[in-house]
Amino acid sequence: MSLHGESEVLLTPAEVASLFRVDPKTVTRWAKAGKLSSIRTLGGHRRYKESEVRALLGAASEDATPDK
Amino acid sequence: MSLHGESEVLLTPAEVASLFRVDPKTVTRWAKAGKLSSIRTLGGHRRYKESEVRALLGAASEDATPDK
DNA sequence: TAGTAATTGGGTAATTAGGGAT
DNA sequence: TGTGTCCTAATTACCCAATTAC
Repeated sequence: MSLHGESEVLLTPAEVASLFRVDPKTVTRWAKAGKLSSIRTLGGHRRYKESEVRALLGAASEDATPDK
Repeated sequence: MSLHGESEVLLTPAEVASLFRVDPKTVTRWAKAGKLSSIRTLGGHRRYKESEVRALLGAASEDATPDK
């Protein structure tokens, strides 16, 4: 493992909000509620792991079977 | 700030309902019935794929077969 | 250093989910 | 069978001003 570690891609609140089609502030609430892990910048702004976000997005609960 | 890769454009229940001229509750029923796939926010609200909605809207079939 | 966009808080409206009766 | 409506609780969206990112 390098010093840089695994290149963990981080997303901004606006990017996560765009993916879920919600308000950025809603993403903040998810982080506060512990539903989504967040990393803090030194200034206090939140960043989110892309892998985690993608995983949650992929968990599209569908009643129907896509059949594909 | 383009995120890489494919990102689905999602629609809110109200938007889908407006497009179909139905009550949002009806859209929810379609999702529960498996007629429409849905993605859930972490709070449980549904989001719908625009591409799928557009496809359904464009699938204007008629009672009288337009011989095509 | 300055300038613009984004994020952070709180507060308060607006939507949505879910069940049930029609 | 399908849709619109009523109800309550939960979730989300928009408002502001101050701080942070780049």
